[in-house]
Amino acid sequence: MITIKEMAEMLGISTTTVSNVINGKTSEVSQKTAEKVQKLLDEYDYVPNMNAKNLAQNHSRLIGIVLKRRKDKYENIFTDPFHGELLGALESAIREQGYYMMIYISEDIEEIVRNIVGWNTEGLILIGMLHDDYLKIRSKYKKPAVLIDSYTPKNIARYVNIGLDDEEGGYLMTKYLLDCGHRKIAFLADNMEGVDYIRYTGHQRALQEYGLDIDLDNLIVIRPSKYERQGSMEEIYAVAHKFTAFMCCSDYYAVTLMKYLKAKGIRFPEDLSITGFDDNLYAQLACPSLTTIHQDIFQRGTIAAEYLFKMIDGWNPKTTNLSLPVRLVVRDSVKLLNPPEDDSSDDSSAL
Amino acid sequence: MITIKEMAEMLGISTTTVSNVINGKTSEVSQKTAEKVQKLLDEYDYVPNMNAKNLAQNHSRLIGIVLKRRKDKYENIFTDPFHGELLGALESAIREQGYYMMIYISEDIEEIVRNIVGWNTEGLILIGMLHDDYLKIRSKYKKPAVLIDSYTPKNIARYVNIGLDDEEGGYLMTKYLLDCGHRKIAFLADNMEGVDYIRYTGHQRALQEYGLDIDLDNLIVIRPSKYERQGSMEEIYAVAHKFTAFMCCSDYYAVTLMKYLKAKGIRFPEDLSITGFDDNLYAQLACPSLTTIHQDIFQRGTIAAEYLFKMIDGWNPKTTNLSLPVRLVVRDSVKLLNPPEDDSSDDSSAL
DNA sequence: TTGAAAGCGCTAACAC
DNA sequence: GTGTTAGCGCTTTCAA
Repeated sequence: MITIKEMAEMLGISTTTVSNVINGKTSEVSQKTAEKVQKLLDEYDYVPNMNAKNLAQNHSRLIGIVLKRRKDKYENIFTDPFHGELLGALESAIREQGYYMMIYISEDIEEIVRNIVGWNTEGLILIGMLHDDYLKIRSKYKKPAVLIDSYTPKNIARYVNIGLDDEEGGYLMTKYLLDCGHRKIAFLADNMEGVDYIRYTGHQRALQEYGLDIDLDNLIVIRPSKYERQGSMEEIYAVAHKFTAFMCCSDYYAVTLMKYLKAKGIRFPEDLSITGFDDNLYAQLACPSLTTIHQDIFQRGTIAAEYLFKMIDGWNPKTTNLSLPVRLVVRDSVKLLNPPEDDSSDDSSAL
Repeated sequence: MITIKEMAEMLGISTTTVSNVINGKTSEVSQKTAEKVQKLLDEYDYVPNMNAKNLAQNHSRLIGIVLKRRKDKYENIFTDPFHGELLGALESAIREQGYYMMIYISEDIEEIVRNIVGWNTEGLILIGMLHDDYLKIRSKYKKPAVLIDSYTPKNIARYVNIGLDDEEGGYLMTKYLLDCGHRKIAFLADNMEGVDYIRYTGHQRALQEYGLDIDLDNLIVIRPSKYERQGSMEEIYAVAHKFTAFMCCSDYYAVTLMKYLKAKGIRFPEDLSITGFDDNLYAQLACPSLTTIHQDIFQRGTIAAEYLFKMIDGWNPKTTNLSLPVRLVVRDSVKLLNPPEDDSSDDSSAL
């Protein structure tokens, strides 16, 4: 690794001059010296030392992606295609801007914060963050940050959230199930704080529109760690006979659950209808293919990055809570119990 | 962000002392000063500046994951569950060691090399790398590196590859198809340089064992970019009637292809048998569920990280080419054409 | 157009 | 035990 200083010495010129031609400040340096320097640069494959550069300029060109590992959740968070797709979108957007991506995952939010500020991270994308964690990060980290899939119910901090119309998603799906004649619908969530809760409010709205009561027994909260998932599944199996439809908060859960219950002898959709949320490849591949709510994840990542870079450029947005559109995708996992009451406006079609 | 210098001034002591207590060198500093310093540390939430630290110590605590984006391949590489799972395994192994993970993706290997050396990356995990690219990296980067899924046919450079017994995988699957009575088997790969080629040699071995000729028309190379995939699929559809079985080099391709061909009216496995490779969640969810070759991806990531950290610790391995075991997983995507010739030893069972 | 010099925040050799 | 000092590789004022 050759350094600026070494090259300056070889050429008998100053480091300033070398630095100037490296950084393309052509007006500061004569044609002739520029060429001499450029020649050395090429010859020795000079690569600037990022640490030195960052230290001198007090920046880092680092964008942090923070994912809080919930110990009750994924053992491997990248396994979920939602995160995979999102990451891909973010990665390319970040690299396009000449920035670098660093991923921070931990159960311990303090550790995450330490790493973020230690690396002098210039911007943050916070995924699936709960309100308290957001505040913790915000109290130590003042640079731009964009949320994805985070609900911050209290109106304390300024924030930008690239969200989804989750309420509408919950509503659309519930309405569809009701239209299909289902009345005993279980709602399966994996927490009641984040997006799942909002989807649940949409669920409630549809029920109310139908003049139906909200029965809390119909709300099933999955405990999704590998070990506990098994336990959850057994519990769910035990009550499955009480319902005609399972409405799940993600394709992943729907598909996993379906696999488990199939092995127990339950047939889909003959014995039980099931729906997902996200519309990823799983939904298309499952048997039966899954009726679900579609969202465009790649777009979300792209938009989040766009906002972040505008903020890094100095733009100061007011609190914004984007609700990207969702749509119902009807496939084969819901059984028609009664003809729909009305000729409902579901013109959605299988992808 | 408070600095060591500032704290030293506040306490009227030297930066060395502060640095010593930060780094737990308790023997170098008196109980009393240590406490004073610790108090300030806590009070101001001191976090060391990584760039400064790295510069001073000439290290980085960075492990680079390099993925060469092939412009003819994935538009979003993380979408493939293989990469997702691998990344998850690597991430946790890396963080456990107190290192940080940086992902380098590009079509341009020169750019990747620049970033790697610019960040002073201390170790590399190279995924699915071709031989030439490996040499290019190696010519500029001398620190530890571990390959995953890379075949370096020429015996030039020392290397460590955490591979799979791909030959055996190709063999097992082909033998199984032959045992099931298939004679017109298409082999679908997406390149003929890396692991797919080795799998193909296993395929050939099985054919030879059966005294069958190798017909190059049976080798179909998929061009997998989004746009071209469609084209490839049409071509494949056009020749599908010539075969009784499609042997694919990944579950992903198998499942995608199956979806396309189903839409064209082909029934699986009645009209056409199909097999995968990897045994990820797709294989289990597909309809029919996929007969495939199982590999343990998480284990691979863990082992790769283990090797890398041992090398960083100074261990100097000789060239090693691990072949992690594979096994056949029989599910429902292969039709039995004739009774097997012998009572073959497939005691593999659906997962 | 060029260069000297200070500084980014931290570490480490060495002297006290 | 503690402090002085130089230095990691680069940028950046400011003066020449």
